[in-house]
Amino acid sequence: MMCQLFPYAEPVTRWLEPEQQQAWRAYVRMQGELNAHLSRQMSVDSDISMADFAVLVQLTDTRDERVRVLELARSLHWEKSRISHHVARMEKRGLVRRENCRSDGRGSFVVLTDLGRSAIEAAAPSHAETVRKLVFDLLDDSEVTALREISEKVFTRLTTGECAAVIARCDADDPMEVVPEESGCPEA
Amino acid sequence: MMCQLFPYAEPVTRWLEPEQQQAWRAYVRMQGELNAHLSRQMSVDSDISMADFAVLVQLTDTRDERVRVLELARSLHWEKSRISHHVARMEKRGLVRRENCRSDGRGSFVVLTDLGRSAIEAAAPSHAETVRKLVFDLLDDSEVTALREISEKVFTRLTTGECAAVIARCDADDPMEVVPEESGCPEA
DNA sequence: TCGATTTGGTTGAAGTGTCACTCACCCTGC
DNA sequence: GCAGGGTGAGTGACACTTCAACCAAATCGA
Repeated sequence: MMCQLFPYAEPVTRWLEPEQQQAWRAYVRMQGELNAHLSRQMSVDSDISMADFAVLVQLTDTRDERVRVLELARSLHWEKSRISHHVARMEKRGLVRRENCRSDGRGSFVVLTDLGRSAIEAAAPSHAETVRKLVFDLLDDSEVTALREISEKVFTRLTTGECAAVIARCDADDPMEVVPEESGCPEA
Repeated sequence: MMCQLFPYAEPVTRWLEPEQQQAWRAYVRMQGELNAHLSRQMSVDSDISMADFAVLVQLTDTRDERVRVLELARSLHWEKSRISHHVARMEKRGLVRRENCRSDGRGSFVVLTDLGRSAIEAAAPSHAETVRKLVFDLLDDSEVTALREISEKVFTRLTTGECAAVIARCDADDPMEVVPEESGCPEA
């Protein structure tokens, strides 16, 4: 049975063209393995997870190395409770610390610690190297372009129109109101 | 600030070519949103998760509608403990049941129940529809081909050579033997 | 100005995935 | 036949994600 490796066997793909089937199954498989491999590699090379890394990148990316919690949520496209939990765990490990916001009594900042900085400095190069080795070393220029274009198309589709309504949960906790077609990072 | 939505801001991408940076960030963003959307949609349209769906597809894909646990793990590229936990949960919900294997006292089968069958029959069409709408309706033939080729290249890289060593954990529980003197996917 | 609503953020519980470990059974060489 | 190792599977602890509920500070509206 041909080393059939993944979820999408028949029922689904029946309603896709054969070429689409193949492409979809290849994509799903690849994407799963790639995610798994990157996470694994990250926690082998350094002592942080991909999620930690994402948070740390946002922090180092700001002069001042401090970001408001909700801004973090928005730029990472995470739910605020996820940020909250995750920051709590990272704080426990000393990678970041919280500070409360003087100008807004509700708010608080997430601040990079020295440990956090050295963690990401240790992790970043090998992560980039991994990405190069697993992806870009294999692709020629036209493929890189195609990857970007495909990704952008799909992403735009996801964050536009009705799809955006659901995503908008991230910004507004009241999905009912959102339905029309704004909110949720309307491109341009 | 240009709706900057995702993890890979600067530090990482510094060591990739600018075009590669853009492509990578676009891909990561897209892939995250797409996964999230597909899961969400699946659990809205039907009462199962993507993981449930994957398992059910494997089952319906077999005449007899029963599969050995380890075969399931291998075809889904999941760890066997993940399968074990997940099947336990699905069993609790009545989607599948376990049966032990007569010919091998250690083994056991996962068997599709009627409830499981109707669950996947309900879920599959709208899932396919979603995939079409979010992906393939946006892509022309050459893009579909490119998607497949890129995915296959990367997947092959991931499952070949040293990278495969890590993945092999899935098949062999003894990682020690697999590590000549590097580990961590040393190029070439 | 005061109540209602919104906003920024936390918390707890439940579902999921991973790791390390265990257990039972199979198979081989002696 | 039986000791040793391999293999199929389950388990418990812990990390992570989501959902719903909550709280307190801020803001809006009459």
